[in-house]
Amino acid sequence: MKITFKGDYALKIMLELSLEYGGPLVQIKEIARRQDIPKKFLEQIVMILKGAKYVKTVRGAKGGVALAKEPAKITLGEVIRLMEGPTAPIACVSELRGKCDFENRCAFQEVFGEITCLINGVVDKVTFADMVDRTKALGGKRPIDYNI
Amino acid sequence: MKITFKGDYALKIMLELSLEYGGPLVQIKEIARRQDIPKKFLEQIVMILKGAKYVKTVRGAKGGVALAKEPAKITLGEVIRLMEGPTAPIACVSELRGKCDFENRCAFQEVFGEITCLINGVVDKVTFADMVDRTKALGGKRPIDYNI
DNA sequence: GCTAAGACTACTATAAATATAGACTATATA
DNA sequence: TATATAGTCTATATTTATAGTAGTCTTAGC
Repeated sequence: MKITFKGDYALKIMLELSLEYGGPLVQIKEIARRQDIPKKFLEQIVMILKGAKYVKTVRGAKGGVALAKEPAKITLGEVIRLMEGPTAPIACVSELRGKCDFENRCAFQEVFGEITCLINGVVDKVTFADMVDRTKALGGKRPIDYNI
Repeated sequence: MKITFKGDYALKIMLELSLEYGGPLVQIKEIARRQDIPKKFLEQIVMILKGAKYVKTVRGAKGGVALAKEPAKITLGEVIRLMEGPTAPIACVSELRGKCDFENRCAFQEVFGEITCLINGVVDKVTFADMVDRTKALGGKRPIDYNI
């Protein structure tokens, strides 16, 4: 039930870029420095985010990375699934999205199906715009401060 | 956010034993056969469950395994945490049990804290007695039928 | 043409998950 | 009391996923 560094880093990148949305490009090495992420590893994660159209990049001198769409149009769930796979604790209830009925399923599927729906209810609702608001509401302290 | 085979197998063992609670001992090899679990791996998991006082064992001929307490007194959460560690997706909100306030925490801690509380709300409430009821309600079909 | 920055591919190290092996100990019962 | 049975314990092996590195290539600005 854990988020790995890959997902962890991706979420941090996305929040950093959301906080800077509308501003100039941000360089990968700058994010790496701020969030203490190995630069080369970070590059790979940015590639994945780019492949999924969440960020756009500009090469060459003065290049960098920026969000490819509004923070309000990107949910945590999208990024988590991109990096970590399905949110369900067990594979057989992974397809549950929105409609949460568990007819003809075993007891474990019922329980883990319910958990999956609860998890999705949060991650599919919270956008990076929400994350920006929450971060700003903290008034500068602990902007991105968690560990997996 | 996945349950591993270790937790998966442990849950299956516990439900098997809950279904047989009050009856005779069940042999490890019998559970292994029924649930298609490598016998030697299963033994190790039974040892962990025994160490945590969830099952008791009898050695020698006619030996076997049984629950050490009522199914109603064992929750899914206890077994999951024993085998998989904390239910929280990120470590820094793992201590959240019951009291779910997120003051002075970063945006990610708020969201993952909320998810942790939702997960715990389910796994700490559902007991193996509930699982037995649900399983019996299925009327024999798909008694334990899920995959991770 | 030089430098800065991302793009791409490959590789490696480590850790965790998933077993497997074999000798040992306790128990029932013939 | 010999034997077969079934859990105990410790060690080892295998596989897979995670996390990180290296190096070369391409693009853009000056």
